[in-house]
Amino acid sequence: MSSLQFPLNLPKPPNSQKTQILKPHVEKHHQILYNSYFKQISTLIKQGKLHQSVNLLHELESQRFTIGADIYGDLLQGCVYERNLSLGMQIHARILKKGESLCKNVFLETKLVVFYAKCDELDYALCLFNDDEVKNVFSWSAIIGVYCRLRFYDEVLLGFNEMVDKGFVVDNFVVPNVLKACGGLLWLRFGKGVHGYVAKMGFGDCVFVKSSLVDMYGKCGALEDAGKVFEGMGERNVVSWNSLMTSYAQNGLFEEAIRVFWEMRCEGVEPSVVSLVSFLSACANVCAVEEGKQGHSIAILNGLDVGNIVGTSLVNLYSKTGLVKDAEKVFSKMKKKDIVAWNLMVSCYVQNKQTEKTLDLCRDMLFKGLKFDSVTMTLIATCAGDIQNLKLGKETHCQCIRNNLVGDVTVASSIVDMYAKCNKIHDARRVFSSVRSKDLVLWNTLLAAYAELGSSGETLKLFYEMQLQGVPPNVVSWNSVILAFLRNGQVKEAMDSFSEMGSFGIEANLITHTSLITGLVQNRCVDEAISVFQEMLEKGIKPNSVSIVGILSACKTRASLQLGKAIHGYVLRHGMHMNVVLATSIVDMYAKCGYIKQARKVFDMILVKEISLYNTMISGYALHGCHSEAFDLFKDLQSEGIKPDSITFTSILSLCRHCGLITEGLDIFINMITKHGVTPSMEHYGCLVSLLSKCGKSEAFRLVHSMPFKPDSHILGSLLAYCIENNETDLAKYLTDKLAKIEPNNSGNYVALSNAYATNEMWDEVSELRGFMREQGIKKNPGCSWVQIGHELHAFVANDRSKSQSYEIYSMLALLRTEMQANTNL
DNA sequence: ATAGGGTTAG
Repeated sequence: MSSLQFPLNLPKPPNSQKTQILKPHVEKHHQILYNSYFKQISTLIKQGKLHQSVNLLHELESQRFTIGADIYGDLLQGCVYERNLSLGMQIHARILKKGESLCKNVFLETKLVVFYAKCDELDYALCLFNDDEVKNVFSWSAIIGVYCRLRFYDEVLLGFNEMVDKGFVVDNFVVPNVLKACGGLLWLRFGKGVHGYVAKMGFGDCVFVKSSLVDMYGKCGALEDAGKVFEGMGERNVVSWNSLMTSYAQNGLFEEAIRVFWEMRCEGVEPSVVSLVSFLSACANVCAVEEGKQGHSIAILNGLDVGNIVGTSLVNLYSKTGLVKDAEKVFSKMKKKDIVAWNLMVSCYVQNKQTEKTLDLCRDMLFKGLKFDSVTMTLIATCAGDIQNLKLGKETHCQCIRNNLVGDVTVASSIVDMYAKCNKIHDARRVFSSVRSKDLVLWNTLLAAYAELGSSGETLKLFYEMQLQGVPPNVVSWNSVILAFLRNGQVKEAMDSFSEMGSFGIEANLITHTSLITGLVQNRCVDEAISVFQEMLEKGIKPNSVSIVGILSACKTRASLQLGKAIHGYVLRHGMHMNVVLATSIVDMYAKCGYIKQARKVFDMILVKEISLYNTMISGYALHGCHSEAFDLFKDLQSEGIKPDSITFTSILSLCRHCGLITEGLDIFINMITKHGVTPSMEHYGCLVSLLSKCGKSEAFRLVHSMPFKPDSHILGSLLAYCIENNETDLAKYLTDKLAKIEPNNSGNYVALSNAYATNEMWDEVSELRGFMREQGIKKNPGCSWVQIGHELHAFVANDRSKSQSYEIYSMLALLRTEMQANTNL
């Protein structure tokens, strides 16, 4: 509900000549008394004692004095100092009551314009100002000031033009407002014009004007000009430094901003709240923890750390750098917390995926009587998406509808994203369509949602649609297109888009390269992934842990120890933060590339180990058939108090399979269910089936019948191996047909059959099958099947070292290697 | 004259 707008009906003064007289006509013996009252009122107002001066006014009035414009003027000035609107309006009313002589007084009218303008009462101010005779330097300045505060920047510039046209001098108090308007509108040319005016009028030495110029150039992105003005300043104050710092920060040059703060300290300029806030924000944006912490200390030294805004900035800093505990500490110490502070703390929990605390804090907000604003709603929607809590998401959506917040594109984006993350793409689309003014991020949100699903057609359609709607795609949009292709197996199209984006003036960034690398590896295009990685390094883009993990997975697919070592070296040389994911993939790389000892070395160096790291190391041992080491590790992790999970058992069981440890395998399987409460998965059954088959136990079939899953190709493959081993030819044929029916296009079938042959040393059949695969053009995933056959052969050799001496195996491995290379260099 | 929070891509 919007409130009714009443028209402004200020009483019209009588139509007569304007006056300039300040003092009323008073008889001589009263003159002295009046003057002494005037003096007292004047002094009191300058001391900020407005109410006492009003009392004097009452005294004067009770003595039937006529009050002149001089006293009313001073009182109004007092109201300006205090921004006391109601008192000023009462004085205005009194002036109107006094009739013609005062209400047509230009001095008072000007004062009233200034008064209303300073109180941000634009309409009242304009009522008086619209009279041409009231327009002077003072009233113009006040009007431009209020336009500026209310962000009517067009009006500010129009006013500036009119002032100059009419020959009024725009002084160094008004120029900063004009420059702020130029900055707000990003009108660089106009701003340069004002710069010229400044030079002509000789305001060049005014710190206010020059600081405003720095700010204006910074807001318009003209950093060189900003720097030049700053360099040319004879006198600088904190604001000048702050303006330069924010210029850099607002244009994304956070390191530069940090440097400016440092120079400012070197010059001995004491930072203000604004300096600290800007500096801390820059630190937060580049995760400069050390610098930020120093900023915190400086804030404490200057006693600025408990203020709402500095506190908020500190919470932001610790939130962005993942130091949740520090953020909490600052937050709890803050005396006054506004909605921004609360939202930031919530945001901290959202960013660091602490769901419980997120929702608790939101409840706390309501308990403290705060109302959620659009930012809070955005955060809750994001949280709901993260944990795929559709119920919470829907409630948030409803709450936004009730509070009329869905028109906010940022809120809308988060809701679209929430529905997408909850696998409700149609709801996401519906919300998207309902937003009238879609911005780039909103488009990108839906693009990303379709890309995630691999719906490349829908993504492309949207990609063209946004351009038709006049929203040019940016890197993020292109990245989604590339991702959509990769998720859909359209490697060529992805690569084409990658090379095409440059001609649209869009530069591929870290994310582009990373998603390409990861996607190419997933599509088995390992060599392409490696060259994209090299291209990225040549372009000077610093890989992060995600891209390193991607390229490491290329190394292990290609079993390229050499490249893997190089990447490990890169990580160490560049002092990259060893997070668990990165460490795990290095361990995995060494294990998969056959360097199990090095894998263990890296493993031992990680101080805080998680279950995933143990799993990786155990599966590495499994791959190499090192059962005693694997079992030891399995014991170690339990004595560390870490609970083995489903994947741990998959690794251990696959180890048993490799090593043919039937008793141990069965024991572990039973323990897993009874002692550890892990529900057996298809993989677990698969390992056991394979183990039993391998050892020639027909119980494998019984196990397959009793398991609560339909057997997949791997399990059928294991049974097939058993059949081939035990000359159960009919059953083998049956299984092969079944395999072909389940997944006719899956090269894994052939791999399984090939494995079966390999297990039985049926090398002729292996090569025959290889020929068949080549004929059938199973080239969609070049290299994949060969790599797997190769691995299985490796395992075969590893199981029985005497066979590794056989010339037959050796030559086959060599052949496979050349074929692998031939296939993947396509 | 200068300053703090939310949404999208791996």
